[in-house]
Amino acid sequence: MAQVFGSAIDADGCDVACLHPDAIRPVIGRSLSQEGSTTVATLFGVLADPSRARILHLLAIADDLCVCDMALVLGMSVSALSHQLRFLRERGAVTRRKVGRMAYYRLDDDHIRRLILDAAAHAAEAVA
Amino acid sequence: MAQVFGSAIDADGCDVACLHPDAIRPVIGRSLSQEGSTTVATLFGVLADPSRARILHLLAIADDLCVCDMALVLGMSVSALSHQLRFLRERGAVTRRKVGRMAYYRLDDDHIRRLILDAAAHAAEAVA
DNA sequence: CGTACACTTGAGCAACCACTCAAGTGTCGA
DNA sequence: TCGACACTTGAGTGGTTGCTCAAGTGTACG
Repeated sequence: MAQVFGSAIDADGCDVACLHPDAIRPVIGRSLSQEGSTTVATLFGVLADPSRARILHLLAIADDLCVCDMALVLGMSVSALSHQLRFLRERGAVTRRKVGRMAYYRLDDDHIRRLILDAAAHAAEAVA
Repeated sequence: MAQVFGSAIDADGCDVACLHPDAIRPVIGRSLSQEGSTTVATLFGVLADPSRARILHLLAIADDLCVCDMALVLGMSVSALSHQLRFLRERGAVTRRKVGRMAYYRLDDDHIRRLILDAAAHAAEAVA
């Protein structure tokens, strides 16, 4: 198993000069590793852009749309949309189904579906 | 209430030429607005950086730490940490308590606490 | 065939981001 | 009061990102 938790400091003790040894002893070795934090940041990075948030939300409430219709509903250019869909596809958030010259995209990650729907509901409440 | 849901297209119908009127009719007016998407993106943007993910995760498992100890545990420079903590404080993710010349930071957003702990557990599982 | 169409892709660009470095602020102890 | 210390901040910088524009790919249809 890869090292997801654990810091540069050895878990056995804190021999480096620090201000509050008692405060940090319990968390030494339990903090997110560089690797784990990159995984986490990549996941949230998918949702950390207004255009992508709108795309993913749209796919969460309509489960199969072609690029052209998405561009129409979202009011963005087909090119910009295609770039973002490529980004999302590379990260496994959406899948593509090609039919003739059309491409249908589908949200293919339940974790992301839950996150975006939850956040959208939260946002709708916040501004109420 | 501000407009969080709703697109540029009128909810009453789709009089613009589109490929699959039946596919998009159900979602017209239900898609995330520009405003809502910015709110959502800002929330996830807080977590969409490896350093911030590590900071927030650390504060999630140890609820009160000074900058110096955080820098030590995370292995990052005090300056870089301070910049990120400012960023997090401006967005309401963390709060600061000053005692003498020290500053203690605390994670102050249950939504974010849940997201980071959940994602970290998820990441730890994924690489197992 | 050849044109139209749905989509993709590469180049280029302005904006943003996370860091380092150096300087600054306020507090504590001698 | 002086220096050390904990932290903050501003400037500057290399890297990333999200877009536009133009060109390219592959399919459909006459």
